[in-house]
This record gives sequence, structure tokens and C-alpha cells, in this order.
Amino acid sequence: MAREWTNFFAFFCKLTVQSLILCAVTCGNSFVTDSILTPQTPAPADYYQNNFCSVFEFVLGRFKGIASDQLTKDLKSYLDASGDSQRLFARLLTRKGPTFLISSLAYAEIAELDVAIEELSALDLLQYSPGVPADQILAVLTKAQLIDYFSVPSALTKSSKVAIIEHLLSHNSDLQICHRCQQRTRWLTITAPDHWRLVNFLYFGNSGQDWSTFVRRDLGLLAYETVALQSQQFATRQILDAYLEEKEYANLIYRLDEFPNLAEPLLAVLVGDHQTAGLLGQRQRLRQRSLLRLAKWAEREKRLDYALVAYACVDTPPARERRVRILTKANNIHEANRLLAEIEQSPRSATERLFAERFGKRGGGYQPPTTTIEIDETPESVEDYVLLELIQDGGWGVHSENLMLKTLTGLIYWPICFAPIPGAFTNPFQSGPQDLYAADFFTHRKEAIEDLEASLSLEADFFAHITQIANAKRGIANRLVSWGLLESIPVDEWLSAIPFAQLQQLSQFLIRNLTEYRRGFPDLFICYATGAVEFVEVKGPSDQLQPQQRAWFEEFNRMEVPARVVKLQLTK
DNA sequence: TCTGCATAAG
DNA sequence: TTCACACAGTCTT
DNA sequence: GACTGTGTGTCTCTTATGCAGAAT
Ligand SMILES: [Mn+2]
Ligand SMILES: [Mn+2]
Repeated sequence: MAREWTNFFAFFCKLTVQSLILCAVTCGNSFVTDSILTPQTPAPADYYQNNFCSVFEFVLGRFKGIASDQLTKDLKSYLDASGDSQRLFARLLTRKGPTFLISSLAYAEIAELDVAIEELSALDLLQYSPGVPADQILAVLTKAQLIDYFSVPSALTKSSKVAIIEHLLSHNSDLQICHRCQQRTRWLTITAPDHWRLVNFLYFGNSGQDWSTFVRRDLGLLAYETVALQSQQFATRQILDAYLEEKEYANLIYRLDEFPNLAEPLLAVLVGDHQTAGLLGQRQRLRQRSLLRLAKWAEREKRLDYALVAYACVDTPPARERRVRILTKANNIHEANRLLAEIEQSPRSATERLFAERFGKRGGGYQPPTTTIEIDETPESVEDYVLLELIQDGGWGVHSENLMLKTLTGLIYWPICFAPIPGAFTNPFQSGPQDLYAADFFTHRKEAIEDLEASLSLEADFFAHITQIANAKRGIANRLVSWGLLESIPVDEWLSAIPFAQLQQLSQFLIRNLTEYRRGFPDLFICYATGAVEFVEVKGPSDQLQPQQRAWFEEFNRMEVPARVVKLQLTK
């Protein structure tokens, strides 16, 4: 599952020649003043319970009849259970599990632990000291307990815990181990951990967020934009099941090194139906990514015809590029040239076009302005080294890569990003629309974007808009906006450094091309003492421009935005 | 006895 | 078990 | 210079704590 994380509290150094201001953004300064939670202070007794009740009501309301009936039953069981039981199970869900020693359950908000355990067992949400895979129970015991409970050869007692566990596992059956543990201690095991993982997924709409999301919000670390949820993911059981199946395949592809024999059946399944084109959005994206990964794996394993078949089913880059390379290697120049022509005719991305233009042509294509600096040894951070070199005579700069333009663009187009268009907002705690990085993000918002841009065509309005959004939305999660960056370099400072026309051009371009151009932006932003600004990509002695970085430099050239590459070269 | 790591917690 | 970037090794020109 | 494979940082936030393993 894709994890798009805004770099919320990264460290930024705004470097000036006079001083080096370390702007480590500490999270002591929270954005919201009165919070439900305080660190190191007990949460309200019903805090976790309430959170899970609302989560389960949400999931039940949406996915009853869509998710499996067993899952629905579990959710209902929880909601009907007693307060103590709800509070206990809520705690367990925030912990690692799925097995917990009873001795590790000490919660002030639970009056009668035994009764709660009894009830949750009767509901089959958890089990009391059940037989579990032996490694699971052994893992929660301490080394001392292992030695106490089992007859460990004295030679082994001084070796690592892992070694002891391995010894026990190879000399005893799971049943024997559990039996022995049952004589000495008691534990709980969550009956169906996969149910709760699915609930997590259905609630947030992705598996990248977890229950600590509530805590961070309630500590006041960040807030979430309020957007009405207009539609839901997975409208039918069939769509959900199909997606979950697709995810299973994806997980297997990650483990091909372990199970190479699965390559063949997986390829058959994924290309077999040839329904790839007919698949729906989310599943379709996953299918393409799986096929790309499978093809890449085959390529590494030198199973080139396999790779070709898999790549041929994918229409997103770098599928065609890989095919050209494989065909060329196999001396099938004809086919390679045919594909190259196809790419040149209708490239699907800037990097794909650049590939076709430059393939087989050393030093071909646009060459960005480059400055070479001689150095005796490679500094620890090449970016910081070049930054300091460039502001010798005053000015300031920052190593912020993609964050800088993404952040300012995110502020400018804030109302667009959170516009309630169908399918964009489906779940609580979203930090952006579902299709933010989808190819048709712009198309679906064309009119609104152009209207906004028309209303901001004057410099004063443009800057006032950005300032207003930055103040009004401070601390609200937005996938494009890094509040940490704005903490170290306030929006005013950015706006007085960057010329209006430049920021206008760059942000208009980025919002139209987020899929490709969210990456590859140069390392440094420099504001010289003269007031001139420049974007600088630093290249160490063993580094060179990546394709997407090259694509950005083409755009800088077209937009007449000052930018260059600074290359470090070791003196011999 | 010290130190780094995993886990829990808010 | 993700992504974006840098680095290092190998081959080519 | 081009290409490929691999490493690294991010544990979305910080702190407390107990354990494991190493140092003394
Ligand atoms: Mn960089
Ligand atoms: Mn760089």
C-alpha cells in the first residue's frame, strides 16, 4: 500500500553566512492549544474505548453486507459488549499482539479484568491461553522465563534469546511448548487479527495509517481538514473481495525470492484474463504495480521472455523502456526500434520521452548548465557543503528538495485539494484527495483551478492568498504541505525571496503534473545577497542526474527559471 | 554497569 | 516491505 | 557517461521503561 507521507517535522537548516540557525522543529509547540490528551498523563478512562466505538460504527455502517459476515459479527459483538470488555479490547488493539501475557495487562480503567476476559472469550474475540504457534508465545516470554520454564542446556543459557528459542522450537512440538507454558503462565490471543487489520484498512482507506493517528491529533500535533465524505471505497462485496485478492498477489510478489516457483502461476493469473484494462481504479493501479514488480524480478533473474510478457501488459512507464532495453540486449533491434518510435510518437511521461530521445546517444538531449567545484575529499553532506560555498558572500539557502515547491503549491491550491469532488474524500483523517497523484487529478478540477488562477493573476492577490491560507490552515495535515519547512522558513520569507512570475509558473506547472513532477526537484534553494534566486542540484563525485531531475531542468530552461547543477569533483 | 532496542503510552 | 534519493560497481565510448 | 543494483532515511511525535546483549 502506498504510503505518501508529508515530511511533517523534518529537520531543516536555514543556512545564512552569518549564522547557522538550526531550526529543529520540536513538537513541544503544538498547533492546537487545548487538547484531549497530554503526554505522560493518563488518558480519559473511556478514551480508547470511544475511539474504537466510533471506528467500528463507521465501518459497520459502511461495510455491513460488503465485508465478510464474520467481520460484521465481530464488530457487533464489540459494540454490544460491556464497558470493561470494550476498554480491554481497545487496549489490546493498540498493542502489537496478537498474544499478550495476562501479567502485562494492568489498566486502571478496567474494573474487573477477569470478567472482561471471560466475556471477550465467550464472544470469541479473544482466546484464553489457547494453543498458538509456539514462536508466538515464546517471543513474549523473557529470556529468564524461557530458561525457568524449559530445560535449556546450560551451554545455551549464555547464548542469545533467539538461539534459545530456535533450540526449543527444533526440539519440541508447538503443542508441547504451549502445554508447558500453560503450566507456568497465562495469556490472551486475539482470535482474528486479520479482521482488525482489515478494519484498520477500511476505516482509514489505506494500511499506512494506524490507531496512533487519533492520539497524534488529540495531542494537538496536527489537525485534519473537515471535508464531507461523499462516497465510499468498495461499494460492493465483489469489488472489495477482488481488491483483497489483488493485494494477496501483490504480497506474494514481494516474496518471490523466497518462493521463485510462484512466478509462473502469478504471471498466468495477472496477465491471464487480459482483463487488466477493464479493472477498476484502485485494483487496476495495484495490478500494474504488481506486474512491473514481477517483470523487474524476472529481469533480475535473467528470465527475459518472462519479463517481456509481463511488461507488455503494463502501459505505465517504465514498461516500454524496459522492453526496449531487453529487446536491444537480445539483439532484436527491429522490435526495439518499433517500440522506440511508439514512445517518441506518444510518450506517457517526460522520463519516457527523455529515454527515447537519449537512448544510445551519449550526452544527448538538453544539457543543463553545470558548474564543477574541485574538492579534496567528499564532505559528509555534499548538499550542505555546496550550500555554504554558494552563500559565502551573503544570502541564505536551504536543502529542501521537493518539499519547497510542493509546500507552496499546496498552499496556493489548498481549496482545490480539499474540494469535495466525487471519490476524492472517502475516509476520516485524509490529508489530501484520493486522486492527488493520479494522472487525471488536474482534468477533474480544471475549471476550478483555472478560476482560482484567474483570481490570483495579480502579484498582490497571489501573495495575500498564500499568506492567508498559511495562517488559516496552519497545522492542518496536507500531503503537499510541509509545516516543518514553513516553521524554519516562514511563508513571508519565501514570498519575499521568490519572484512572483517564477512561483506562479512553477506552481501552475506542478499542479498540472503532480504525478511525475512531485519528485526530481533540485536539492537547494538559494537566495543570494543580490536578491537573485537559484535552484541547485548537487552532484557528488559518484552521482549523476536522474531522469526526473533532467526533466525538471528542461522545464526550468523553458520557463527561464535560473537553475543549475553543481558537480563536485575530487582533485587528483 | 552501560547502552541500544523494542514496546507501550499519551 | 514504501519511496525518493545517493552511492558504488561495471561496462561502454 | 550510461546502466544497474544496493544502501539509506523516514518507525508521520516524543518519552518512559524494561529487556537483551555487551562492556567493564
Ligand atoms: Mn537530493
Ligand atoms: Mn543531489
